[in-house]
Amino acid sequence: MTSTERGEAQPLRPTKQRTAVVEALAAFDDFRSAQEIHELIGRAGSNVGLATVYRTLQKLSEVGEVDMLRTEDGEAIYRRCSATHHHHLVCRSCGATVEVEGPTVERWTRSIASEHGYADISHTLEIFGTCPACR
Amino acid sequence: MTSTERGEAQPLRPTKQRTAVVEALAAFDDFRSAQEIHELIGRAGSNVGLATVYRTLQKLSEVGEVDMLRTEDGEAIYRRCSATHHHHLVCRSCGATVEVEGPTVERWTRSIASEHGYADISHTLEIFGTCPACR
DNA sequence: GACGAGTTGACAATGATTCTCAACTGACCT
DNA sequence: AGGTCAGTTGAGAATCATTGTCAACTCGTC
Ligand SMILES: [Zn+2]
Ligand SMILES: [Zn+2]
Ligand SMILES: [Zn+2]
Ligand SMILES: [Zn+2]
Repeated sequence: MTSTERGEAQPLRPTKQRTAVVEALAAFDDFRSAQEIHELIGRAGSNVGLATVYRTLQKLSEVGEVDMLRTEDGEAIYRRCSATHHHHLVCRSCGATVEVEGPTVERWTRSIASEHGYADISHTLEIFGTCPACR
Repeated sequence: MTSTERGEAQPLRPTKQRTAVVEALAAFDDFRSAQEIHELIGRAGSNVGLATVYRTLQKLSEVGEVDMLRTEDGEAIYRRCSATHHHHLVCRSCGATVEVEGPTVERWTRSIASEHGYADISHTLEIFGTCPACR
């Protein structure tokens, strides 16, 4: 019997391609698509398969290392983020992103939910606008 | 020069297929995909092209007649909704949806945004949970 | 009843994401 | 150093929602 009995998240094996993805993620500050990230990695010298980039990004977001959200037209975009629960204020034109948090909304969603008898709550909240630099 | 100079929303011409879509929308209370709706229309006797269903749904959501949101895997789903600004409390297992609203979040997002100098604000907020019936 | 912009539908095309599967790797043991 | 094996990778095929194409059709208007 191995030591990894429990179905919990196993530690991802560190490979050069995973490292490449993580490094790529460290290089920008806004949300990018898997394809753009794949592109960046290529430009940076490494060569990682597109499928691998998708797989890695997916795993990283499961683990909470990155946040994933969807563009207006449904494309998934990713960003390396802090581990604590938070939301995003995203510039519609340049993509500049600010992590925001506050007990207000958390409290509000929780009370609204229980008020209607819903349990096991989760929520998504993103704010879009035009940043100062893009006025 | 015509009377429809401004790029604003022209009134949609009432056709039998648009009617069919609207009727289909009236028949359920949760969010459904364009394909499911197309399916429903077919089952109900009418016969409307899938592309038309997509186009109609898109227009209706532009006009605010229906709300559109995205499933976890990026698929667009639609629901006939009230015209006023609101958010959704959706049951993760049966899809039962409640429209919710409140000045709290509206105010919060607005203040957070201006606090960071962002203008021209919009936001998305959805709450997921398990409804009383699905406990 | 004719006219023209708006609308439709069958089908092709696009494009992001996932699947397949044989070859490769990292961690561990002898 | 060599062996073992589950985890990982990559090239390309496969999926699948959504959009584009374009000739035929339709509604409201004159
Ligand atoms: Zn984040
Ligand atoms: Zn900006
Ligand atoms: Zn709604
Ligand atoms: Zn339910």
